[in-house]
Amino acid sequence: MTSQRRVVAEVLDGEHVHLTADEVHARAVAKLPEISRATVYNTLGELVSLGEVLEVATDKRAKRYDPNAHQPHHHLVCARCGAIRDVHPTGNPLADLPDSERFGFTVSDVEVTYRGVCPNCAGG
Amino acid sequence: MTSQRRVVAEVLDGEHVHLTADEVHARAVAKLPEISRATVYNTLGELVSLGEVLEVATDKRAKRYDPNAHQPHHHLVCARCGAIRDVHPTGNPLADLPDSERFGFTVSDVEVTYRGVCPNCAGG
DNA sequence: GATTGACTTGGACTGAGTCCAATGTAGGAT
DNA sequence: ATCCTACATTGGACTCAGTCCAAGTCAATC
Ligand SMILES: [Mn+2]
Ligand SMILES: [Mn+2]
Ligand SMILES: [Zn+2]
Ligand SMILES: [Zn+2]
Repeated sequence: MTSQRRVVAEVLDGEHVHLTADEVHARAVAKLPEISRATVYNTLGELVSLGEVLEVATDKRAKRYDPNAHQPHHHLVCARCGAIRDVHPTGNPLADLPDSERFGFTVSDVEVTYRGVCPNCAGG
Repeated sequence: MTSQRRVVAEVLDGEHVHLTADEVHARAVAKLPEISRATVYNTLGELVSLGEVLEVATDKRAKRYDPNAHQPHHHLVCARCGAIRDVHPTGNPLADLPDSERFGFTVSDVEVTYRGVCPNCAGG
């Protein structure tokens, strides 16, 4: 456990955020000025491998890193500003995929992304 | 309607494929050797705007272009080889997101991506 | 045949991410 | 306390997907 890794973990800890790697880097630099982008990517990759952090690809640009890995959840994304909320739909979408629609796959996971417009962007 | 656009439309027509822009370009070049990448991107963008083609981001690399835009469906992706199948789960995931989980958003769309291992990759 | 505006082209450019050789360092061994 | 070594970190070059743009082409109209 190096100071670099500790700083990356601290950045992700606490709030339920969905930061890009560069946002993580910017916040890490605030605490440890010389930390490099490469180390942030390495550490994020390790956290993902350990299952401590999830990668989410809600927009089609940068991946986002989600520290809320232990409570299964899905995402609601604003199509205008990109805001992301964790959501917990009822029902189990895996159960909604009949065998006849599995084509012999062993299905292990499902990601659900809701899209819409957030109250801010709706100009309420 | 130029010959370039016609060729891009032809590449996407027919089978239910999920090609990347560069794969579309490669197949287009086979029919019209001098067609440029820029034109393929332009044409794909227009088809997407017109609602004739969908962009899907099942893997975290290149976007894929899906000509099956008129029948709503979701995707089942092999985590090993990237194979993509169209699937039609039962139930409506929008109905599974209660108002209390909408946070004031106007939710208009939902994407479901199932992940697993295809029969080929399972080494059956 | 000239004009014109839309379409196409190639190449430069960007953003996100990966890779790598060189350097630094934590912490166990002596 | 010092030395060693395996591992972590660094910066920069590189890749890949995609965007942008100025210049060139082309087809339709006049
Ligand atoms: Mn989340
Ligand atoms: Mn499809
Ligand atoms: Zn918004
Ligand atoms: Zn497979």
